[in-house]
Amino acid sequence: MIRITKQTDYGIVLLTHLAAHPERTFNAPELAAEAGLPLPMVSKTLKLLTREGLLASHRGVRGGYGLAQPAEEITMTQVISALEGPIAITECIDVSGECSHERVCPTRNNWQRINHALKEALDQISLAEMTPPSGADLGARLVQLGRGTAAAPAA
Amino acid sequence: MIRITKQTDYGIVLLTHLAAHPERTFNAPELAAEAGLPLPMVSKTLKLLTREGLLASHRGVRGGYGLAQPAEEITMTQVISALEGPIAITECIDVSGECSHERVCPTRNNWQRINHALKEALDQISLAEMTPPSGADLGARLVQLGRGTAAAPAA
DNA sequence: GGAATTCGGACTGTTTCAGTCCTGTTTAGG
DNA sequence: CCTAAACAGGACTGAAACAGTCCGAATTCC
Repeated sequence: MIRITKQTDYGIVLLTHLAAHPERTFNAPELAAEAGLPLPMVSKTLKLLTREGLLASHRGVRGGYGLAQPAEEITMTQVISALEGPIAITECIDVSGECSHERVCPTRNNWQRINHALKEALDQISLAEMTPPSGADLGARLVQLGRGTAAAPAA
Repeated sequence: MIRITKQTDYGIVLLTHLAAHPERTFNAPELAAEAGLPLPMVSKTLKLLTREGLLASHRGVRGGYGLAQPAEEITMTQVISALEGPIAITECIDVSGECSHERVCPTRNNWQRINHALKEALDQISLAEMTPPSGADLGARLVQLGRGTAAAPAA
């Protein structure tokens, strides 16, 4: 399993929540409560997303967070690379021209192919597409994802 | 960075090495020496690949390892899933029908899209394509990959 | 029967990740 | 101007996963 970190997962949940209510902003405690996530983690994640330019923050008494752009214009590539770093499965890729074996290394070119395909796929999905119609509660979904539990009470 | 484990990387190096010399077999110490990797890790990785059916092992005095199929018929999907588990970036995918929010969860469908694209890409690359023309020394490449070092002695 | 080799699993140190907490800075409002 | 609410940045800790090691048993060739 090639897995993303939990913080990335949190980030996606938070972003979709914000995308579902574009008319208003949320502060960290509100988001934590509504998504059912630990506040410190939410706070941390929001800060990161802000630094990466995906969220606009407003300080002070009535401060909070909102999307920096319309959800339709935010791609999953942006989201994942903000939270996880550059989209690449291997490391021998991003630094171009470093690998002196390049000529005899078809491996490298093929990794690029793989990474490219992944990036393509992520590019074509916007945050808006990941967002439920509103109304629907996202917090519950998170439980499903919890580290391979799959312990759905199969009542 | 969505990264694969080091063992997976080792595995790919070992497999390409075997693919480059289809006429013979190698035992663990030989492979470790020629790839410049720690023997216990090589041994561990070879065992795993054998259990997963990618390698054929032969015990006893003149034992060793060889590819279980021609390199052209081994896809990167097989390799990665043998070493890393099922090809999927998220967990809410592989267990089908578990997620009760499926109807209101476009997120799920889009993750499937992403995972599928990745699998597609891996399916279309065979081990043979990843393998240098032979002769070329693969061991050196590994050093390049070492945990983001990129410390190529640019002399 | 002995030596070489794979097989299976237990074990340990290190790194990364998840989560917490604290201190400072900014802003609204009285 | 002063206070309270909120974000910003970073240090810190415990837990989990990973990388790597080692040993005893089973198998096979000579």
